[in-house]
Amino acid sequence: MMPSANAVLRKPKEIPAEPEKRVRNRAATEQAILDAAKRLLAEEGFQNFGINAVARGAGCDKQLIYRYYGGLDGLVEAIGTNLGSWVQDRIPDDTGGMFLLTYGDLMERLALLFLDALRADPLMRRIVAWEVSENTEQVRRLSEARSKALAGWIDRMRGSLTPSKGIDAVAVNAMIFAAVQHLVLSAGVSGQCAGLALKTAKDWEKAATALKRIVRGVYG
Amino acid sequence: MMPSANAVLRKPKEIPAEPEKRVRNRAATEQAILDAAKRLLAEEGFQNFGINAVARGAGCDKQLIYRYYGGLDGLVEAIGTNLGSWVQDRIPDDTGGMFLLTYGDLMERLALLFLDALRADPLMRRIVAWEVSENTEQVRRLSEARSKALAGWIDRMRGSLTPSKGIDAVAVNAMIFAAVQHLVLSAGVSGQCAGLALKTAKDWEKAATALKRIVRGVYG
DNA sequence: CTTGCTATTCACCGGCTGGTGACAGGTTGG
DNA sequence: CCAACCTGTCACCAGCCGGTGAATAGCAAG
Repeated sequence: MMPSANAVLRKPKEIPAEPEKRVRNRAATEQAILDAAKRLLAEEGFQNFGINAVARGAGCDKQLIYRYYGGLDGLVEAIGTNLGSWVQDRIPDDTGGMFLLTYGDLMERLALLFLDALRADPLMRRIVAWEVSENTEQVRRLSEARSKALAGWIDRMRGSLTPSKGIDAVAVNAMIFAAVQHLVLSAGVSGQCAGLALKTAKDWEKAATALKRIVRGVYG
Repeated sequence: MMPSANAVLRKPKEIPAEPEKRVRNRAATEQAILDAAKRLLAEEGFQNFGINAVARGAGCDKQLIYRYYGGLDGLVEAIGTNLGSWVQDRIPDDTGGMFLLTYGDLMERLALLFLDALRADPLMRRIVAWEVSENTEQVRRLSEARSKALAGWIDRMRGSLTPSKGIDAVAVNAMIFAAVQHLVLSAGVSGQCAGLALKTAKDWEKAATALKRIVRGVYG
């Protein structure tokens, strides 16, 4: 190597117009990167989600993302891990003072809680949209973390309640949760779903009523 | 301008190893471009969908896409127009020899038909995924074309059947179609949805049964 | 102060993207 | 014959992307 030869190619140091100093603090930087990544994903979606964009958003060099998270994959995985606490943060464990006497009571409450939680969390919506759009390792892991947390929560709520015999609860519940997810995703993007407007609080009441009716229709 | 100066910069003409001639046929080329675009979107998804990729897929220069379709936007719009016939192609207009006596009969049949049609059409799935992932002008127009065609079909099937009073059919149907769409999308990407496996024919029978139960639960 | 470690930044690479202007060659009509 | 037109191709541009090697700046111990 000829460092002197390289030195000629390097641009001379500019006069630093902004002598602002970033504090040297790895933990804080790691957090800033993670926050920037989550914010970016929530606000811009997965389309323009990349190393450069995250680094720009975090106000640091992308090299640090490679160093601290091992690249975008690691960062996404960190988001997934961080997401494990989503259910706990967003959805109450208790029954909110209600008595859940039947499986129908339970599922109605779960469906409505899930609807509201998803509606309130743009990051989660983007991740769900990502899940149905791509099938990379990244997304699979994210999806896994999400579904695991959700399943755990449902199990915890269920207690000893069981559906009526003869009903394939797994399949029916999959349909119900699928309905909620698509409804909220579609609303988040276009403000409506299959001809049903989903903008005002009143619109959402209609949706909630329909959801209740569906759940009750199946589980009584 | 100095053409001679430019000429020096141009690479000299290579010996043409492949004297294959593309037929000079605008209509055929336009069709090839449209086909390539649909194929690409169906197979690769909207993520890597771009001018260069389509041109590569169609085996022609991207300039022709600008010339004939006015860019990607125009091409997408052409796909949308082309899509208007989706319903007619994929879903029968008649009742398949069944007697649809009640609104419940109708919705059960519609839901199942829609499920199968979506399952059989990867392009449509990609478009639906696109719809919930982005909110650009492109996608909006595509989405509009799709929903318009679908609404027309439903209306045609409905005839004079009406739901029971006191039921918000628009909201309930939106939930049902949302459920079908998310279920099929999720299955297409990961082979399952909310813990319900969706790979074998038997899996899909379960899903269909659950769907029927939900529809019947609401509409009787 | 010097040495060494760590956090942070910088400069650069190859590759791909969307977009454009110029050119080549066949076809048609005067 | 030439001129005008149409189809198709090419070379090139600026800009962004992910990725990497090396320089730099601050802190701490010797």
